Amino acid sequence: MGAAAESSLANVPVFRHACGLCSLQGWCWPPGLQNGDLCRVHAIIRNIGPLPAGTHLFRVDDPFTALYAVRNGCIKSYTLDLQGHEHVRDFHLPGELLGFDAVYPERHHFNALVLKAASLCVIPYRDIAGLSRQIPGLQTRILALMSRDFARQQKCVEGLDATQQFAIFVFDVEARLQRENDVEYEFDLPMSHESIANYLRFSPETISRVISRLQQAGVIQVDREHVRILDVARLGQIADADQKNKSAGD
Amino acid sequence: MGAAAESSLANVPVFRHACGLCSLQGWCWPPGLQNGDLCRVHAIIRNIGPLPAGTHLFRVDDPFTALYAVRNGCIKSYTLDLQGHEHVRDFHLPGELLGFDAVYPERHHFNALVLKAASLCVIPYRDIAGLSRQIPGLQTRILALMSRDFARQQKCVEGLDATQQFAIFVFDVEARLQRENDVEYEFDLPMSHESIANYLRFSPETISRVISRLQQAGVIQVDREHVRILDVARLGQIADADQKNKSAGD
DNA sequence: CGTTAGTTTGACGGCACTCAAAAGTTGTGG
DNA sequence: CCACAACTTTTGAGTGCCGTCAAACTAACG
Repeated sequence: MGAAAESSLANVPVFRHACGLCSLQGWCWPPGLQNGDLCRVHAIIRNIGPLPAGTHLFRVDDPFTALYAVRNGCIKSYTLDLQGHEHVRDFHLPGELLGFDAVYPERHHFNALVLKAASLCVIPYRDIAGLSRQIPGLQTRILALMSRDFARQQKCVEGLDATQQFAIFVFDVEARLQRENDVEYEFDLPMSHESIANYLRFSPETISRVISRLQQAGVIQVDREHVRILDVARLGQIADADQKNKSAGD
Repeated sequence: MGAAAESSLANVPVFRHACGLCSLQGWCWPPGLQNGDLCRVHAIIRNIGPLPAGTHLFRVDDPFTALYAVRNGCIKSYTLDLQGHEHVRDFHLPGELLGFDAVYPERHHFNALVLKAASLCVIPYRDIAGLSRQIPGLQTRILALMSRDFARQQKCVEGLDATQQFAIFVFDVEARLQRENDVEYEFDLPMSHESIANYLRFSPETISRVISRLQQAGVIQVDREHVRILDVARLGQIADADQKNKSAGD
């Protein structure tokens, strides 16, 4: 993942608009691959975008054809229940993959909507699956990515109160956006309060109240979508609340 | 246990204590495989048990070595949070697999405890991964199983009230236990109320209240672990209630 | 027969939801 | 540039579900 690795790859024409020059190179597909193999991987990857906000990448029950890697922007994956309520499954930020859920039974289980104009790499599934039978290590890598995606969804935050969940959410997004933000603890939330509410399973009003309270307490500062964490330590305490209550406090 | 398909396989010695005689044959590993390939799969599978209730199959951070298929009994996968509260991730019933979460980074993310004496097939991961590079279709099958396991965890029931979630849970377990129960809508819950509570993220008291209410209403009948669904239609209404459907009309 | 663990039932309180309305923001057209 | 509409966010009041605490009860085990 050093400059040396990238410059050596830059010589290969096919990389120009693919992973070789992509900021995600080494993240999506690790440097463990041989140069020739990397070429073969890149050869099947298509580049699309920027897609404007409001575009649907795919919808529920669409046939599964590819995995997507977000280069920039933000994608929201969600479903609608029978009452029409939106359930946000995840937000996909630059450097992240989506689509693994649909490997079986080859249909998408959720909708993918562009929240913020996004460019993506499209990785045709049949092609990459075929390649993985030929390139040692690629199969393991795919399984690993899938398993990691799996594990992300497992994160247990249910049962915690709204303030705590929001604090965890803010830290999570902040960390995931660090790749494209120079100032630490300061970033733009690419999604609306309503989407956050649907993600954390609270009402928009509750999210609003939480933000108000944290702002009054001087923990964070919010101006429209722009967020600044003023008191990192305090927000950290709130996010980790359950741990300290038992062991340290009493 | 006796069936035509099984007797034909019984001629092959290697199947004696492996998938060939297993009631799950064709479920874990589909019949799409050639006989020779099936032999190779069976050759790497070990059979253990019965393990008594209270045995840990593995614990958090144990190195990942194998997938497990439940032949009979019941396994509970769970984690303990920092306050020592148990979070049940899933119950694994006969015919189901566990272990996929640990593919990356090759450590188990949860504990697996035997709730009801269980026999299992142990599928060493390195071996099956190696085989999948040689046997066409096996890799796809593994990905499909993993993705399906993935999708199971995605089931959105959060936000629904305790009664509705419990109704859904009862139907789910009933359907999954049908393989080993002759009487429809009548089965033994292999887990305690406390475990159910930790799975559905409610308190044991709430589960108890829900059961009492459903019993008084004549919807189900519970005697210790034995459950009988008396009014399937009514319980179905409760499970599918699109929220506002209270006891209306009848 | 006594102990222990799991279950049931009641009382009380808190957090988040709903309903409702006001305030702020964005986009469009005059 | 302003005015208006449509939308999002904020704030308030009231309600309900579930968690906690506590005690009575039941089954299992020695």
